[in-house]
Amino acid sequence: MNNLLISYLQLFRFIGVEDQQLIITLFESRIYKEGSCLFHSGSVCRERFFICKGVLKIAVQNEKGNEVTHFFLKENQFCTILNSFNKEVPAEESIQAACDTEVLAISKSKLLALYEKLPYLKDLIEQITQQALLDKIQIRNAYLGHDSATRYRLFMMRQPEIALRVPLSDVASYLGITPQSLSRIRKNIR
Amino acid sequence: MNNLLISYLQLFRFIGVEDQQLIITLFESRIYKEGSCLFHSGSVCRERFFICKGVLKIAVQNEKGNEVTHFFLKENQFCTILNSFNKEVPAEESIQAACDTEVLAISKSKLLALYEKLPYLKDLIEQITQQALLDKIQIRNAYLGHDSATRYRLFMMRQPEIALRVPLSDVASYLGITPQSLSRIRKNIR
DNA sequence: AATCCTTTTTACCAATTGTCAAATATTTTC
DNA sequence: GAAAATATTTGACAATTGGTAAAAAGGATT
Repeated sequence: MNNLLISYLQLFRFIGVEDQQLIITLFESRIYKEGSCLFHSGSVCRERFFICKGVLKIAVQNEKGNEVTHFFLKENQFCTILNSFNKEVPAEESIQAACDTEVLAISKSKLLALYEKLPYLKDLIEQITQQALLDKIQIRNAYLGHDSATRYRLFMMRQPEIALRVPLSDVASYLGITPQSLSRIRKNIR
Repeated sequence: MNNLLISYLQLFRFIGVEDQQLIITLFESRIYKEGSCLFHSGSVCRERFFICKGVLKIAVQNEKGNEVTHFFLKENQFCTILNSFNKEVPAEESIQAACDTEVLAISKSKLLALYEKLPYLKDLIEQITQQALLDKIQIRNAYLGHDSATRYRLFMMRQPEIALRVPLSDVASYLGITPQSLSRIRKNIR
């Protein structure tokens, strides 16, 4: 399972066997059941996750107590609450498993130690992070100015692997509609 | 006017007088009228702008020919189509003046030359850029799961300097509603 | 297999928003 | 400053969506 992270990093840059071993020892393998929490909002997020299998969602509770899904992340993506992780301020968002999920977790302190030993990793992960932020913005922008049915179609087209694996209620909240409305939309598309 | 950029950078880091001069000579001062285009979608965006006065909007034309505003940027913010600028791929978005605006512009080649001479600027601007991306995501997330009237109130609370300076139609498109609806919402709030 | 629990679907009605059209304000141009 | 062009407001109606409640369908547990 650790190989997945190494393979992913190798897509960008050669990594020697010794460096691979070092990386592998610092990440901790974990399994989360659908619906369980990797991180609760309110405290500082001091971990970073690499998703080996499954889907994570970043979400908040709004004032009515409803959950709003900000984003989904899947295999071969890193996940953290970046603003909290960087500045060590309390996070407003939580991280939950949107389906059964396997991750590799690393603490901030271990990651910084890793950056000390392998400086190229810092640049690499920062580059990956910046691209992930750009992708996030681009994906969200794609929904702007479209009605709910179109947003759902765009989601199905662009992220079918996610759409088919997570509960309808999560998809609805991600697209900014009620589960009932999404159910109707799916019915009409059939 | 160049002082605004220097003053802004000095907020993060001391910059010597010689370095200041170098920076100033590489940026070009420009003025844009409300509605005019700093950059058209379709080509590669090879410039970066620093806003000294006014508001820029990043927008696309959708299939119906309507303009959708993705984002507003104001004084003391950098603006470019980052994905296009970085990877040199055609941009899907345009950059327009949402009100009369003064910017400092620098080409990618000049910016890279500047990074060569002042390596600390590269780190600084990348740090500023990452934070800007995080802010963009955070601002957009704040609107998720709220109805149009609430989105407008949030916009007025969080970005009044922008709300009061740009056309209502731009605000409407930014908030994902029609100008007519926004006009009614404003009427009801009074 | 039967029960319980959760998720999804369906139905109904109310509220919101979009569309079209016209009136009013505001800005630009000559 | 008057006319023209553009932006905003308003109204009427249609379409979409939300809220509530109930039924149906799936999954999990015993």
